[in-house]
Amino acid sequence: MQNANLTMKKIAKELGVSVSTVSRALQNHPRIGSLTREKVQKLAKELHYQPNSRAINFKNNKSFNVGVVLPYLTEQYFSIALTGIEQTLMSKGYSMVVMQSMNDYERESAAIESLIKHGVDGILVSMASETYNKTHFNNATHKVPIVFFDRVLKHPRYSAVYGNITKAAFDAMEYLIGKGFTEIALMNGPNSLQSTEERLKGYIDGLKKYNIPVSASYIKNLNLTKEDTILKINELLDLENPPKVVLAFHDYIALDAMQICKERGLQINRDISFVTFSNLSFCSYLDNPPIATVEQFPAELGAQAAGLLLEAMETPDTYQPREIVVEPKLIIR
Amino acid sequence: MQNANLTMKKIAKELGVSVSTVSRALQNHPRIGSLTREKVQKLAKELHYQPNSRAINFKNNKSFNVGVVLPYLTEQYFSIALTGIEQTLMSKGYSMVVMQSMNDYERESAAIESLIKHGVDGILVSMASETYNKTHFNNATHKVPIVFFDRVLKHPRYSAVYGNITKAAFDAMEYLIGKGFTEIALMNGPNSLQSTEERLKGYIDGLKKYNIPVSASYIKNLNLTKEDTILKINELLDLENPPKVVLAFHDYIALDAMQICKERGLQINRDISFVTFSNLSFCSYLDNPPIATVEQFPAELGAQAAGLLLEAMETPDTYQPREIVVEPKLIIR
DNA sequence: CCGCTTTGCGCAATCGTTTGCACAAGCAGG
DNA sequence: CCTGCTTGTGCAAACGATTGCGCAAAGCGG
Repeated sequence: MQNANLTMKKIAKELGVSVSTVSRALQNHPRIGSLTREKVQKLAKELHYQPNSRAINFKNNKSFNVGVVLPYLTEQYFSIALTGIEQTLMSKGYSMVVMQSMNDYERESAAIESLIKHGVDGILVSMASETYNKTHFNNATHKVPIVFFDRVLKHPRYSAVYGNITKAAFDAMEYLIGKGFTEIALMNGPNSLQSTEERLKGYIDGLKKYNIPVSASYIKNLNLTKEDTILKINELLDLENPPKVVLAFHDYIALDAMQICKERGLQINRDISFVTFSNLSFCSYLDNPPIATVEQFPAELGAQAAGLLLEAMETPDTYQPREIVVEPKLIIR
Repeated sequence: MQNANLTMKKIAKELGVSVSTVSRALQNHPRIGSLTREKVQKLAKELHYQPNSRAINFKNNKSFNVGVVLPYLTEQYFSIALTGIEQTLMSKGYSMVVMQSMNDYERESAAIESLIKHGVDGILVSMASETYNKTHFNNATHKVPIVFFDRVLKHPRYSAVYGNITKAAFDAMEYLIGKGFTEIALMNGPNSLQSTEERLKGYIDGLKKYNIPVSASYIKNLNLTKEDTILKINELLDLENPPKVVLAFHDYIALDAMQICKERGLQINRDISFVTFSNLSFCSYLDNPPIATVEQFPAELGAQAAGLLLEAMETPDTYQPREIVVEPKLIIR
């Protein structure tokens, strides 16, 4: 701890000049004589002077920290998004403070409050699936700008970056129907997520286009717990006319569902197939992976959201909340 | 932004009292009259007063932020560790600022410098595999305490939390040899990681105990890139006497290696089997998973490291750097 | 009624840095 | 020689909250 509390004051005293002279000398202020400037910079370097960031944060009322609240770090989808966020923020000198909501409203709300207490300059949020109440966002947005990504809240007050899920679902349906499938089930997300509705729309649009009747028993909303996934896939398999393909909310759902199918003696990609949203890397290691998957480019979503937030933080007067839509891509295996 | 810059000064002016009275009233200081106290607290609540955290950080020279530097967020192993860290830190009111080193020395070094500039109170590090130079740690530790976890630097100056890899490797060997295997290869990590040496020791100890000769051609050090993994597994399979089991540095290595084995017509768990370190959740979805895996409890490692760091930050005068060893557990599938 | 303690509150310094302004010295032009 | 400009430096306020100290009023015992 050789220089734990080295301040300008000490440098000033050492050199017999004032603190303001030291400050200006270090900033190469033109009004400081070159002799003094050199002297100050030399000593500062020798003593490894580093400005006290907390004092500067205080003075500028800015911390160069951004909060990120997302459901689970352990879901690769979100850690990829974080990587995109980190990269964009880093290039502008910002860091990210990360918190997990675990899909829980209380935790999400507490996280946002805590971030504001910690003095972040802005917040990126991918909403918890159990968030039906939005007051915590409204309270927070009085203090710092908020930008949503992936699991967004669509509202003119907020910026949001998300994938075109309706189109992605529709594309997937066209592909499946084109391959001759008609018994297609949808294992969708919870109603609290915007994307659930959009996915349903794409699914129905696809069926309608090819005059395939929509069967309510093929459409399941899940709450993203493993238990519920097991319950719903069993319901589907118990139908008189079980589906031949399942369009799944994401890979994790599909994996658990596939497990049940196997336990019930079905062979994946012969008796039943899956199409998923999210394209996780480890699916490529499966012997029988989903036949297709929607790549949603989470890193891109994160990066774009971080870009909007940067704009909102750096030019708050001119910033207008807006939405960015990233086009997903159907990947066929 | 109704109350973006509401300070004690405004409350004081509004009520015709001094700022110090407001400050004390909000802290329930006994010397403030109950009438004044009520008045101040009521108004503060009405106006949604929140203390300016940057001012408090500055005054206390403390930010309640902790930096975490790790190789990849997208490796589930590390995101689980982060979850353990988050939980421990959260309970004491700290948040974590996360940065990825991508196993690169330059990035790691820059991350640590950036964290210090951002004013974190302490740093948790899981070292990059390409870090051979330690000067960035030495520089940083003059400013804030550093605690290593999982990929640690063993040195009396630093605290470290890590798994007993030697024993874990030895246990795995005993299990394999007990099952009748003798042709056991080791796909180890890079030399820069402490655990590589320890894993090798456990491997050799196991062979020696059962008088199985150590074959240098069965021992490979990897640099953790996919290309290198492919190269090394091919070298192993090309041997006159290819191994029947591979002890792999972690699941990601094993997955890539298994892929190559399959491409070469081998059937996993019949012609060749794998034992891995790290026990990632998705391996349970594989049709032919590794026959055993070493659970290293990354959340526990992270939590313990965070605990040490908390101690180092909160009682710096009495804190002595030390090491904590977490016992891994062999899980047999 | 005096001297003491208690109660209630404000003043001012402090943390480290930045910055508008003032001031003095030097110098050039008229 | 005076005016006005440039150059180099320091003073002091500011950011928001905390806190030691001081002061005045009130209360109380003798």
